[in-house]
Amino acid sequence: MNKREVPSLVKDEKLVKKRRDQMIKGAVKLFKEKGFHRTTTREIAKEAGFSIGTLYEYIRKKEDILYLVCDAIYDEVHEKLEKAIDRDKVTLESLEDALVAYFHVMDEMQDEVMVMYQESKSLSKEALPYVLKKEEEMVEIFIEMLSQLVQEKQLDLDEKEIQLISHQIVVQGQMWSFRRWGLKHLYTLEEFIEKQNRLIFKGILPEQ
Amino acid sequence: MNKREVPSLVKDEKLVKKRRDQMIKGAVKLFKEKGFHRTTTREIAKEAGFSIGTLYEYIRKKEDILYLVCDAIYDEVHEKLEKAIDRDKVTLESLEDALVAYFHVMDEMQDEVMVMYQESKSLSKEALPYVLKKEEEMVEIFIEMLSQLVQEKQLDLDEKEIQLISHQIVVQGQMWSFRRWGLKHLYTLEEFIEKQNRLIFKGILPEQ
Amino acid sequence: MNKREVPSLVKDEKLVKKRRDQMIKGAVKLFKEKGFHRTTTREIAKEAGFSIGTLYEYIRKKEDILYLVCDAIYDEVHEKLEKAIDRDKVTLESLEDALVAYFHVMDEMQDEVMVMYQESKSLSKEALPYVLKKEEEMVEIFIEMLSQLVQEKQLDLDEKEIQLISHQIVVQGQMWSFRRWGLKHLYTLEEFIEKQNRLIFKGILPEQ
Amino acid sequence: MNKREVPSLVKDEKLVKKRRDQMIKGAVKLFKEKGFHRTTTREIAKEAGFSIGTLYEYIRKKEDILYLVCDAIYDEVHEKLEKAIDRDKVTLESLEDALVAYFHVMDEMQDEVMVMYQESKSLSKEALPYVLKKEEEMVEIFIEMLSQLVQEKQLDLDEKEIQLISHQIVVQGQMWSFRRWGLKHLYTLEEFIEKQNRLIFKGILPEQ
DNA sequence: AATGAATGAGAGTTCATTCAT
DNA sequence: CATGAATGAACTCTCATTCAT
Repeated sequence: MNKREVPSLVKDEKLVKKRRDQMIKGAVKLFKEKGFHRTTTREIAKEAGFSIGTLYEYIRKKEDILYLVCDAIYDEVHEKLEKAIDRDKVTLESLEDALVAYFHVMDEMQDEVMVMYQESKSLSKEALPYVLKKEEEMVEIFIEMLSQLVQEKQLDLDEKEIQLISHQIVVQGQMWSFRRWGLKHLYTLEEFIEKQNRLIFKGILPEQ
Repeated sequence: MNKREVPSLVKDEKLVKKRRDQMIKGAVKLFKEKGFHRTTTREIAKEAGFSIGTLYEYIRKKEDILYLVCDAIYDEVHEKLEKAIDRDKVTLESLEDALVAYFHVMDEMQDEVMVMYQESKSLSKEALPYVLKKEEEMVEIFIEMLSQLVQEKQLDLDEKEIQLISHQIVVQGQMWSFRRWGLKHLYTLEEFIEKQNRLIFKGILPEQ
Repeated sequence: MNKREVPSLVKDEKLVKKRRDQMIKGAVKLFKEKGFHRTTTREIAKEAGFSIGTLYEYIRKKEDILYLVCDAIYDEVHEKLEKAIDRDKVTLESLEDALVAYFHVMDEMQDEVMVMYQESKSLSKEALPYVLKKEEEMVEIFIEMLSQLVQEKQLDLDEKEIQLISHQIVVQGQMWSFRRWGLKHLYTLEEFIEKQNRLIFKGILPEQ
Repeated sequence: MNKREVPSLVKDEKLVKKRRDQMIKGAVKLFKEKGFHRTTTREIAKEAGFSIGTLYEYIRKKEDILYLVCDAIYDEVHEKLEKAIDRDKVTLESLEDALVAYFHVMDEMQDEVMVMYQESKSLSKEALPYVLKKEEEMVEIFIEMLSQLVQEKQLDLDEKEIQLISHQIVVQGQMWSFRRWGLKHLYTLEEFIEKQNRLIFKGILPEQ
């Protein structure tokens, strides 16, 4: 369930990866501008640098592109996040590092994040769960960190609180993406991060 | 800028309102199920109980329907919220009441909220600002309340903090809509509200 | 099972009949010339005298046109045949009349018959049985006549013989359509009929 | 006119024959299942065991495959028939043998026969005559046999009758192929042959 | 001689919008 | 005011054919 293979007529896996990367890049750009439904497969092919025929050598249906895009975005977010944090030794400081890293990633990938949020519901009943799964894994990262901190008595939260807060963290990162119009003129990214972190820690640290 | 008139060929304003209400009701139902793009104007007309020809007596383009829908949703949320709170005499208690009211509205209108979030970017460059304006007004409600509380020295927050927190409140309400899959099995609405309120107050109350 | 309704978006049944007749007429002409697969829906619409959009108001899929064509052809053959014969009072003479009528119909509708024979296998699994049923009904007409004659002791054939001969009659009529290249330069229709009838009667009359 | 060369880029004739045989075998199988138009060149190549590129080394256009298939089928029918009969010494008995052989061949090659009948009209104006010629040759076999028998006064038929009956024989063999649905549940092949032969002989033998 | 990735014309189908009734 | 038949631009997807390797 962790991956859903999108079949390709082309056998050479290297090439498949290359072409799909071109495709995804072009698609993200177009989806950002006009959304999934307003973007035509021909435009995607053109933006990717090949013909419509070639496009369909690498996917079966237009929806596959959306799936690949969502998949790629999450993978990238995931990867960047994992790189930034050390899951083995969790401290309050490393939690803060993780938050900083997460907010930075969300800033860098603003457009991609918006695309996913606005278009994922266009995925079919079959593909959607795979994308939601990815999203869940993101929440999971924070759940794990918080759980460890609780175990080590650095925080005092029950299971349900951990989950709620983790969701909240993830959502607050997304907020930076889809509320730029309301936030960007007030805060720089750095200020926003600092403020958010302070609020989050206020929420979780035991009141003394 | 507060309203954008959608022109109608029909002059009788009462009738226009009636037909548009039918239309909006049908459209929301369909948009919930299949999204804006997958819903056809024919389907909307049918669901509304009149013919496609009649539909086009009351709007110019399909997008007008989306605008009317978004407009109606915000109006309803707004109205319910205003009804629940007393903006004249703000206390920490009435802030809490407002939060409770807000979360309840977001719960009742889950589907509508999702529709707006996922489809509003399908609005044209001209219509979008009007919808964003509505959204801003929602944030405004909380900004005002918080500002008053600050003025009355019940809270100690600067202007930017007020805005950030107001955005956060609004987003957290929306979170209940578009994260049901992750939250509903953990919390009842009441528990969720209680938890959220505690966290919000923790965030804003001065540490003693 | 006797009819398979092809759904139409247009409600007015008279209009549906009229438009479909135009459509069928155009389609038969084109199918004759280039076959079902080589004929485009656009060509059919044009030949029928309306736009591609209108075409699709009266059918759901291209295949529906083929079904309507096959259906119409059989109906016409059937009708002409029923008109020519009196099923109540069967004599050897009226059997001969029926044969003459049948061969005439097959001559008049040569092209249509060819279309059906060469294209019916393009029908879907669902539609094909309905067309085969029609064909069977044609065979049935002769089975009934022969059966009556046997009952009245005018002929001496068992059940299986009756069926085989009926099939043979039907096939021989079709032969005139799809073997014109080999037969037309030898026989006029009248000669062909006369010869065929003589052969058929030789085959079924008891040897004296 | 007896053969129409389909040009090949490959010079080695042995190889050409081998590859085309593979191709024909695969194509017949696929055409049986889904018809000429629904079968793609890719599928044919795959079924034949080589790549699409290789396929086009041995033909110029998809239609060539259909021509080769029709050609091959007739060749096979022809060959089997010639093997079964002795054209030099024709008697009423050997005519019967020929009929038996012919019906057997038609039974063995049912699917192939259907393919030819339903797809040959997809051949181009240039290729069709070559295929019809083959068909004519089949009729010719019976014309020759009957003519000899007439010459030897074993039968009394004029030229036109001979031709009609020959056509009829050929058609009746085909009938066994494309009317299985109506005949197979009534007759075994052996019964069918016996019945048909009796009818044919009744038709041609002088009434005593 | 064999491969298979690339191509793009062209097919079927949909659907927002119009307009005569 | 209401209707719904008519329109055709535009979309997704297919597949015969080519050609560099």
